[in-house]
Amino acid sequence: MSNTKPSLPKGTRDFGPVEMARRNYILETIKDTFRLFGFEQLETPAMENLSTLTGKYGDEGDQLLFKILNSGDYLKGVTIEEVAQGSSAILPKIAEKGLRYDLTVPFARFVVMNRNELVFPFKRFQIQPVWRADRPQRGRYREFYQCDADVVGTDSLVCEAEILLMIKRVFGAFGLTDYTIKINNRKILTGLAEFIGAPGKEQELCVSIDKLDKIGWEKVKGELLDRGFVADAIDKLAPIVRREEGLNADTLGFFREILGSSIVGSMGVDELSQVLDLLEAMGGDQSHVSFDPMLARGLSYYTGAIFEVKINNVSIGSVSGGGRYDNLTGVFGLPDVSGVGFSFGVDRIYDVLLELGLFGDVAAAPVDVLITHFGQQEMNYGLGILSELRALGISAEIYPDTSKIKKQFAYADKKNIPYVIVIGSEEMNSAKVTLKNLRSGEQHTDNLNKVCEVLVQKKRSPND
RNA sequence: GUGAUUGUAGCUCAGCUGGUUAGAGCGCUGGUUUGUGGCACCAGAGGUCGCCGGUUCGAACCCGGUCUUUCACCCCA
Repeated sequence: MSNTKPSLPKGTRDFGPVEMARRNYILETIKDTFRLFGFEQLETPAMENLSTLTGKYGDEGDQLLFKILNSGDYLKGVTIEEVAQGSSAILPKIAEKGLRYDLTVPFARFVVMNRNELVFPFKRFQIQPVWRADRPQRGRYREFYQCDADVVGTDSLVCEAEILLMIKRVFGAFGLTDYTIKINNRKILTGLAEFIGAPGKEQELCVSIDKLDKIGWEKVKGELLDRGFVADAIDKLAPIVRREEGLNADTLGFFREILGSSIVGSMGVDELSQVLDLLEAMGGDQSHVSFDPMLARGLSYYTGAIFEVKINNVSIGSVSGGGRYDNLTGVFGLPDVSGVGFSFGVDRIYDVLLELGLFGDVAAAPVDVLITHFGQQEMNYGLGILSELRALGISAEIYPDTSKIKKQFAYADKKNIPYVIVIGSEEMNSAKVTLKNLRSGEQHTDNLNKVCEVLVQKKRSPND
């Protein structure tokens, strides 16, 4: 028998019972909100055909795809000459499948394959792991969960407003109060490029501006120069960048003015102000929502609204983000499907809630009550009680071995079980059971019905 | 992919310029208590010092490789 030390592949992790309870709490809260807003859940396979995945994420993305070796004799049909040409020559022959890299491409594939069955606008959410052969760092893994929601097949700005409402509902449910939903519109950035006299260069502008938070204005300036922006353009940009954050309405007014001559830019300002109006019409207010004209986000395919959520005073980057895009499914031959989507960063939300101590009692007690006993006969007696408790909806377990009562109590204590029932000969003879509250140390001996009542009552209002 | 960094008991970490049998706290097991957990006290178990190779009379310590961890860049969730 070999005795190798067990280990995990690089960049992967286990989720133990406590972590799972907390993750489920996060995911249930999010799912609950998605469903409330009419989104339906979708799952797609962990693996896709490599042809579906390659070419969708750029050259670097292709490098980061996990490829799956073909089953069977995967070298069959590979010649010595091909091997000599290097790995890229034989790759398509030995690997036809790969692990999904994100949820968007599989979703696009799904929409195209089911275009005739789906009812548009289609609102779907999807929560599944994705894999990237990246070099892991803290908060960056090779296997991690994405949690996406998208609406495809409509241009309505109601979708944008609903996304804001969902974000507010979810973060409110977590007890987060100090966070900011930054919102901008890609068209405003396009208009901005026109305004500074560099039309059509918004792509480069965005990539640099996106780093403003991280590296500061001076370095961004240098990068813009490197990217071929002239000094005059940068001078025009400077006052806009340095503009103090103000009320959304004021910032909008400012941009409406300077982008007045740009058709696209004005469109962006209009869209954004409509989204904010819709938000209020739908019963939300603009608290936590902040128009940030410098928000760019790296992804190049956004065409309308873009958002990003940051928890303030926590050393963790954005916890949610998204935006509107055109032509989600174009690469699969179905043009003109536009949509808007966003995603919650589950791992980061986990870290934030942990850091702020907002998990509370989540995962505190796996069961309500443990039945302890002094021997085989008492244990058998306890089995009947066990099923009665469960029938009442009280989660219960019985200590499955006959061992010292002390050990059984220690087990309950370690698992944070709030109550134990003790069954000994005294209880059996008098047809009663003893219930002990391990938190307070109180204990009473009573008939089973009475004890059940106490437990049911406790379950209904845990804080009494 | 580039440049750094980490690895010693289940966990967090000590371990002097290379020198006998590698330590602590927490945790674990047992006891003080054969009808009661947490607290206290007592005792005990547990380590091929990440792995492979090299230098040396001698390596946890020095050198090379490898894996792993963390960090910056790139990119991203």
